[in-house]
Amino acid sequence: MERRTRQKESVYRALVALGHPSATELYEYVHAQDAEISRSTVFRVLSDFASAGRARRLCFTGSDDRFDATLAPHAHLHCRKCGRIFDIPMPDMRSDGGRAERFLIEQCYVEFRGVCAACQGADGADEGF
Amino acid sequence: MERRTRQKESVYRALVALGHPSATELYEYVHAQDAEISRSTVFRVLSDFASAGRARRLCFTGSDDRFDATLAPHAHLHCRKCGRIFDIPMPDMRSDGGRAERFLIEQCYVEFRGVCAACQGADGADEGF
DNA sequence: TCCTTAATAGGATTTATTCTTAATAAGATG
DNA sequence: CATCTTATTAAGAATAAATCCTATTAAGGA
Repeated sequence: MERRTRQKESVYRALVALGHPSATELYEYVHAQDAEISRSTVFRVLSDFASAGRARRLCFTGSDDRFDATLAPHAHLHCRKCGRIFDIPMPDMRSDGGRAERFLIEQCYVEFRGVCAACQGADGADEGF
Repeated sequence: MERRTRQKESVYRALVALGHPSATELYEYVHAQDAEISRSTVFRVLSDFASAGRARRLCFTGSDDRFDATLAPHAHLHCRKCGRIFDIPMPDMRSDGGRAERFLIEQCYVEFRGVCAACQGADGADEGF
């Protein structure tokens, strides 16, 4: 059975508060409030959230992995100067491609995740993501 | 002045031949043919290619950074079981979303890269990407 | 309250990537 | 062609994100 712990709740609250933190950023934020929490716990809990579908693990070029508690479909604007990440809800993205944020788009990176033709037929266990 | 070296040419040829290799995969491939090439050279040359716009650095969840010599706009299908990566040219992507590859899409990850509103006005040097 | 075991703390470990430095070689110049 | 400058490389040390290990703690059912 999954247990509800102080650490998990701190991590989840921090994730919502911070937006798209890396594990290390989130650790420092949480650790400032609760010096007892350990680094490995933060990494493990974030991975567990991602596996359980309670958060998404993001992978941006040139930065550590980041985590996002927003599950609704949306895209990201990633500034190559300051590194900040902005959300665009899908409807807005479709209509104006981020122009509302006055973001200068230089590259568009699209990744579909799923299961390829060969693996759909495979018998192996579905190890999740 | 940029010099044309045996190492750079080996790395570029391997990049085209392998598709979307990680730096380590590419190193092993190149090293099998030329035992003199060093790991740090492969990492540096790939980064230089990415900076110069001769290749793109890809960042997939759950794998090392990968490199792609295909500069034409295209998206990627990333299988979470076998980890393989398939290209979809943009026109095909628009019309059938990868259905031609019989790929089961579970998630769509979109990242726009560029410069945010605040950084567009900044005086700081443009450090590239 | 007791008991089972999921979860954690803390630190060691792993591993992709970057950094450092002496040596090498591309290619410009005389 | 020989020489010289310096971009580039080889080799391995250094860095840091992320994982792994294990004794200990505590959630929550009985």
